[in-house]
Formats: sequence, C-alpha cells, structure tokens
Amino acid sequence: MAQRSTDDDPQDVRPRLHGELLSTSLLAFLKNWNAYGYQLAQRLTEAGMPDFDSATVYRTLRQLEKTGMVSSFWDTSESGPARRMYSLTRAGELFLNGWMDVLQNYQTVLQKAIAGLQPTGDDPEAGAKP
Amino acid sequence: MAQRSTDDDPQDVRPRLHGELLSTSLLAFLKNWNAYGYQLAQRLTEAGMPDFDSATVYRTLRQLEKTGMVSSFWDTSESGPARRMYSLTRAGELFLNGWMDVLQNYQTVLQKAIAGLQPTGDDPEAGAKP
DNA sequence: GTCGATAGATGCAGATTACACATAGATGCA
DNA sequence: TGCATCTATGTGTAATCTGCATCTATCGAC
Repeated sequence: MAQRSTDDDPQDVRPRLHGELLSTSLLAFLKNWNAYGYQLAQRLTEAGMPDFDSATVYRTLRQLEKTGMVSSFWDTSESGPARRMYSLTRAGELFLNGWMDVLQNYQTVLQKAIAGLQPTGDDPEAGAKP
Repeated sequence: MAQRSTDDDPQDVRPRLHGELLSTSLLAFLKNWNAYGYQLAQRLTEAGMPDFDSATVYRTLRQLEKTGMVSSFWDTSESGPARRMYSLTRAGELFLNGWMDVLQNYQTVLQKAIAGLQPTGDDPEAGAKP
C-alpha cells in the first residue's frame, strides 16, 4: 500500500463565487429587475455572497449577452458615467428555470451524502469509514 | 438609445456540472464513504447530475488532493485494474461545511430574486420590468 | 485642480475544461 | 491463441475562464 499524500495548503479555503454560481445569481437578479453591472455587483455583496472580482462580473455579463441570456443597451439618461443596462431574455429565463431544477437536485444529493445516505443503498460494507 | 444585442446561440443551454459544483459533490460523497474515481463518476450519473466529463472528474480529484481536501492511495486488493481510493481529509470536511453555508445563502438569494423581492427593498420604481 | 466615488473595460499569466486519445488489467468467446 | 469489451485511470492540447493590476471617463466635493 502506497503512502498517503500530505496536506500542504490549509489556508485560503474560503469559497469564491464564479462560474455557474455567479452567472445564475446575475440572471436571477435580472428576473424582475433591469440593472447594470455595478449595481448587480453591489447587490451580490449586500446579499452576503462570497468575495468575487468586479472584472469577473462585467465579463460574465458580456458573456451572458453573447450566449443570448441577457440583452443590454447604453443608458445615458442619468448623470454620471454611462451605464450598460441589462435585462433578461426569454432564453435566459428558460436557462434559469432549468438551473433551479439542477440546483434543487444538487442540494438534495449533497445533503443525503453528508447525512451518510448513499445514492444507492447497496453494498453497505464497501469502503465504509473506519 | 442604442440597439439591443441579438441572440445568436439559442441551442445547447443545458447546465453542465463543473467547478465548485463538481468538487463539492465529490467531497460530499466522500464524507461517509471512501471511494475511487470511476465509482464516484457513476454515483454522479445515478444521482441525476447533469452531464460531465470523466476526465474532468479524475483531474478534479487530483486537484482536490493537491489542495489537501482529500487523500488517496492505490488499492490493488481487488481484482481488475488498480484503483485510486480517496478519502476526505479534515480540511476537506471544513471546506464542505463552509460550502454548505454558502450554498444555503445562494439558494435563498436566488429564490428571493426570482420571487421578485429585491435584496434591499428600496427604490421600488427603478428598473422595474415593463 | 485634484481627490474620491461611480461605471466599465482590457492585458496578461495562470488555472480549468472539453474532447480526443492512450494505457493497462480482466473477462468473454470463438 | 486472438480479439473485443469492460473496467479504471490517465495525458495532450486548444479553448475558455479567472484574478490581479491597470486604464479610461464622468461627476461632485473641497
């Protein structure tokens, strides 16, 4: 039996928010609310989401636009720097609905696994924790 | 007012499982169950998780090992190809706990946003959907 | 004028991912 | 024996994504 691996980086294990988590948060905020990037970034912080990078937020929004999930236009009606206002498209709404299903299942799977219930209840002795 | 962006890729919008979602699923499975990659990949499929790549599962496990979340050893006790058996470390358990908190908050935020409740209830007319 | 807050973006190095393909033991079967 | 198939894990590579630093620009306060 080979040697066990060693732990080497115990610090900095706080989860960050990116990928699907960031994209879907943005889509959800836009469901009943047209907003621009800076505003969305603030809402994320206010909502107690883990740290993220504002550049990532802007880039994620542009990416969501490229795939048709949101649409945008420049808003110069208010004073201050121009704002790129985003709103959810029909495709974005459909994706968000699909994601909520995936998320529900994901959370159920996690909770069951953590509670010690295997996905399938067979083979009760194999690999059991010592 | 500038032109709206155009939708260009309406197909292939099914959510995939990667990044934090895949890592944390693996950690959760390993909480009460020592297992190897092939087995974990099967469990993910059985659990109804979205499609993923098996190579990604293996690389994710190696990555989790590099950061100290899991440890592994070669298991040659059974017949067939050698298996790399993984188990959760203390650091992995702590990360998983932190992630469950983040996830709970994330889901709450999504649900509130989709229900039409803003993170902060002020400014009720700004950006309201037409 | 210049400082800070607002608002969005780019450049780049490094990490992650999907897809194709490689390796190897075990089993079945003709 | 030869060969296909399943199990089990991995690598190579191009494309994409991310974090950090930095940049542009508007506006209000001092």
